[in-house]
Amino acid sequence: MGDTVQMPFTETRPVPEAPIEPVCCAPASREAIGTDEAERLARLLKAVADPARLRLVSLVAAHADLEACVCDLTEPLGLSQPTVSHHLKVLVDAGILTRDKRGTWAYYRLVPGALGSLAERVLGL
Amino acid sequence: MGDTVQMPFTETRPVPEAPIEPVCCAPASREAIGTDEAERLARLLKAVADPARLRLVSLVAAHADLEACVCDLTEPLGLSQPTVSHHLKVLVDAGILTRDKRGTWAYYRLVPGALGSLAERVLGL
DNA sequence: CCCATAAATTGACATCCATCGATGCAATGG
DNA sequence: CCATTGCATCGATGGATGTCAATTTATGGG
Repeated sequence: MGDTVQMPFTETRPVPEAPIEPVCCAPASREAIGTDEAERLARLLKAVADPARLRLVSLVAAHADLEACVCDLTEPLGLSQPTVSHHLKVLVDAGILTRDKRGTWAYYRLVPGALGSLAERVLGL
Repeated sequence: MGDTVQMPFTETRPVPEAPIEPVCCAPASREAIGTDEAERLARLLKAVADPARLRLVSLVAAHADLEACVCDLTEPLGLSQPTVSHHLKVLVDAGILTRDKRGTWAYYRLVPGALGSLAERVLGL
């Protein structure tokens, strides 16, 4: 601990705007997003970062009255009914779809602003 | 095989616009996205659907000259250097970041239109 | 030359996740 | 009251994924 050794090396890297900085890290000019915000956003993105779920969202949005039941979605997706129900649950839990059970059927519907700009621009809905 | 049994049940569901439909599935009014398009989009979304990678993108965008090396990102992320390098590789492979090695350091930079509306609107960059 | 530093790669590990078959449960019609 | 249909849940399973320690590779300085 009582070493009198000077800093062994510590190369200086050419910092573009602030040439006084002794070490690597130049300071950020703006604020980056926090960990909690990142986790919240990641949860939403994970919900749609799947081919089956993207197609589900698109299929529901493309359907006649903007709603669809599981039996409407199983065949065009080419997946088993339990798998489709699983994906729908993920989307509902993420706040992207709503579930409305009427009689024997369960109708799924898009939550209007849930996907933000994603739906209108990226997905072209 | 030679059964003469009639259709056993086949309940009719109230279809909102087309009351003639005999079975469940009402036709889609618009086209849904295809499987290949869904997979392509899902790959891009998977790349950012992670808290660490979201913060990496945000940190790079918030940095002084809009570029940053690994040593700039390891500490604020609180992850090991190999893990940060791994996430950066995922982002580069997805076409979201570019890697430019100058000397000992590797500088990462945002690809302008890669995230589409995601960057400007959802991430607030 | 050898060493120090930056970063990528490797290997291992734990966890998550997409998928399916089987089962359970609710509602509806006969 | 039973059979059928739509849908959710359970259990299992194979594959992807996030993380780290250890190692390797590249670069530059003494």
